[in-house]
Amino acid sequence: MTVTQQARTPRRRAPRNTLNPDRILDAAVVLLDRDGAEAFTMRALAAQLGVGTMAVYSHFRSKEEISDAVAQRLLSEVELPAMGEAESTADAREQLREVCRSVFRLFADHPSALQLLTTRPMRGDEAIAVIDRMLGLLRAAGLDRVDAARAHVALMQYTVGSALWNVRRDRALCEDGLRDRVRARLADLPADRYPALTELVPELAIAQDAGMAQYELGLDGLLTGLIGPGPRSAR
Amino acid sequence: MTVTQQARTPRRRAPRNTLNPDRILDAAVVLLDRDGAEAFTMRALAAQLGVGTMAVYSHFRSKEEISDAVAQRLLSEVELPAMGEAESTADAREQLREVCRSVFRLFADHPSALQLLTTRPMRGDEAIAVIDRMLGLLRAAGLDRVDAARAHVALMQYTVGSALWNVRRDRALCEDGLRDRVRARLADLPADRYPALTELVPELAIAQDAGMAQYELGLDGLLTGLIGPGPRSAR
DNA sequence: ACCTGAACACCGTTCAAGT
DNA sequence: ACCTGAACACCGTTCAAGT
Repeated sequence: MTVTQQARTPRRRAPRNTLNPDRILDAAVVLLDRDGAEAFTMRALAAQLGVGTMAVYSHFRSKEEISDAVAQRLLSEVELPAMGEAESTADAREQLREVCRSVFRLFADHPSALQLLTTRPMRGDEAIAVIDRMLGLLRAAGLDRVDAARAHVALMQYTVGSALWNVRRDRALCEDGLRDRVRARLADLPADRYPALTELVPELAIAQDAGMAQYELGLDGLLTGLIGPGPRSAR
Repeated sequence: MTVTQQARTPRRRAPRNTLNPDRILDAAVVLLDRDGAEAFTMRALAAQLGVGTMAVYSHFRSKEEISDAVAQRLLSEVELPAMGEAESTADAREQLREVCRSVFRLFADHPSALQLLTTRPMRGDEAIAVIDRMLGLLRAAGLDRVDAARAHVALMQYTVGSALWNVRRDRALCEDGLRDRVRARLADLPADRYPALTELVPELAIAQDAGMAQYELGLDGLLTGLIGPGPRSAR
């Protein structure tokens, strides 16, 4: 777990105003996407920016405040589909799919964002726009107020869960030979004790690796259950 | 974030064999459930056990190894419903609901377990039994091999996401006055920009707080979408 | 105002030493 | 074999000091 010390070329004093909140957040996102959440350190962030560790504290009060700001910025990048009013349930359903896919994609593109967004509650105005859009579409799909609110929460829960599952799996695959060890263990399972599992090992592996395709399968299922079958429900 | 130092009453040397893996895991679960994942520290664990910090290392190679063992133990506590063969799709659906609810309940009872289980992949034999049971039920419900595997992944993703959502909300509620601040912000939203959201603020609050009931709503939706409507689909 | 290094209270873990 | 304290390389953050 311990990392070898960087060669500490003695840095000259940074000129004034090299730093500002935006530059800091840019660097934070780079660091998170490239090296992961556990490498997101005040010291690493400052090094990335070419300043002393404490310089960052002139612009943010704490690491937590930076994390919140990063989450906020990433949420603002969720693309809401350009739209006219949804004119039918089918329209609404399709646009709903699009918004959910955007949120899922955000997590796929910025895996470390997930940790920020799941650890801390979604504050911030950016999340608001996404939520409003989803609720409007659920209403347009014909749900009453109570059902729309419930459906929205269910969709977000499923989306977060799917994203988390994928991120976890991607990270696990980086570990040395874990994939092979898991495969070996699954191949060794006693078929009489675990008949269903042993029969479905290859299908499970495929489903685990299917990423967005797997997400959409569950999403379609959930939408069907919540707002009724879509126009092409014969799959 | 810094914690005031404990009064360090000088501890007398612990007799040999006071420690064993089981006692260590018991203490770890207590610590996690009571004080949360961020308070789960090798030093705190040792203190809880009344031994020096390094004593634990005679039984586990690292903190990571302890975390894995805790996750394993908690998964072994998931109650699988006693069952005969599922004799109809309706039977299978009902038993499936029961298994999913057990997994969800595990997370509700041991919120910090979620972090362990979502950070590291589910290794260990205990998870295997749960997975096998779910797959068997999905097959009994009439799904083919590919669809059963996909449905299982979707159900687990939704379950993990819902549990995470609830844990996050519970933790957020502990923060000082956060609830009121969020409520105030939602009340202040411009109704012309966010028409759907402003209209549904109370319904959303209810759905967020509904816990297991909200989980079941999405679960029913998902099951309906994945394996078809249940016997009492007229809700 | 903004950037700096030293210092403090934490953390997981290595190591040599006690029993 | 099992438990111990000192020590090391980290971490976030406080503080007084530079410019």
